[in-house]
Amino acid sequence: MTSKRDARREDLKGRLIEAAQARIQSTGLAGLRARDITADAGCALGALYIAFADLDELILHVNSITLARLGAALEQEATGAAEPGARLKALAKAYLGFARDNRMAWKALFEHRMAPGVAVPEWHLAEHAVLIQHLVEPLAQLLPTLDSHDLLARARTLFSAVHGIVMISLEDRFIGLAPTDLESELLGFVGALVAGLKAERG
Amino acid sequence: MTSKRDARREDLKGRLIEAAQARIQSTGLAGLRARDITADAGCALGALYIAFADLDELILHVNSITLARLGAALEQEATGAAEPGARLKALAKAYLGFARDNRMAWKALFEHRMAPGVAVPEWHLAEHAVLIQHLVEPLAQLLPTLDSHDLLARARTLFSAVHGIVMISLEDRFIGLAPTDLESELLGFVGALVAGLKAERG
DNA sequence: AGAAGAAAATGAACGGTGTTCATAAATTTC
DNA sequence: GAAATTTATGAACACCGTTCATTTTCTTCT
Repeated sequence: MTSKRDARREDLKGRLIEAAQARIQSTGLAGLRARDITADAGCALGALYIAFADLDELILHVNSITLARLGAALEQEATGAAEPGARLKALAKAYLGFARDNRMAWKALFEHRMAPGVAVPEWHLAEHAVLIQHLVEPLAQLLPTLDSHDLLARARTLFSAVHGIVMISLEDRFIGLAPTDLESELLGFVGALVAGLKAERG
Repeated sequence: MTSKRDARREDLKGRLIEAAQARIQSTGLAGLRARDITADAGCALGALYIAFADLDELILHVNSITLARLGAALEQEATGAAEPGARLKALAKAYLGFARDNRMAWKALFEHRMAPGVAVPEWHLAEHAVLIQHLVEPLAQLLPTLDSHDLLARARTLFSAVHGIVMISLEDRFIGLAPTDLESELLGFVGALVAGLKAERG
């Protein structure tokens, strides 16, 4: 059997992912260095390229784990309140909380770019799409006349809007504007949008 | 006088900015190379570092020009319709149009990061802030009871939301979800939010 | 106008990056 | 246990932004 070799390989992969995760958390995606990762994981520089095709593939695995954690955080909120507006607010609040508590890992999800001409793998796109799925059910309750195509479109739009609010608030770019309370601003936004959707629906 | 030297220096600066702008437009910010820029501008590699402190400063100047063009595009829409909801829709549409027509330059505005520990210069932050100012006036008409602090907060939130919708739609990350019509989706979003703000106001 | 000084232009060189590759070690197979 | 296959190693490679000694160009002063 080849179990010992497999075990060693999987073990190294895990150590590399963990080291990359820690480096991203402390210095951000832009500060990630192959030599730092391999030093932390306790292997030679070249070993990284036996375990993974390149740094991008390793980052994809880190992001995959981050998405799973984020998905779990949202899942917890999705099953709470029954009223769709309250559920959407809870999801937005959870998204903001995760971004705050895992800033660097969360930023890496959206900062990372593949090499030019290389597409993001299908399995990783699917992991991103799950985030949007969480919004479909409450939206369906709110807008019962919509078909699944339109629901998905609204869910993506709502996710993008919430994401944009969280992202720009957590950047340094628009500082000096208004040091407002992000959470109440975000929840007020979701509340107004839900009110608008209700009003238009009727 | 020293005018000839000044003229040459300003001329070189202009050529470098133009070359960087063209390279960003064709290959994106990530594909920007000091050697390509100086070759296009017709000067030696080291000349770039006499005209500018580093690549970041050059990119800031390119982004400054992009922000001016974007600001002009928004200005044109801001003076159109009198009804605040229609004006906000027109601004969102203009923002989407600019992002579509100037994808790489627009993306560079938000992808660019300074070196770790280096802050974005104040004058450039101010240029970004102007974008949000365009939303304040229509929002003030819509929500006459709010003070300027709250208005600025709402304007930033609305800008971030619209920005997020445009950004995620123009990325490759969430493809395969729903090939929806972005413009109608965006305008529907603004319409619903405006309706919600009106409903809550009364 | 011409010499002296200052500023700018040059491109080779430097330090750092991701990735590769010949070589050595370890593991599996027979 | 020997042969074959996979994995580990770290020096070397190509490329990057940036610097620097040197040369060229411009300005200033007599």
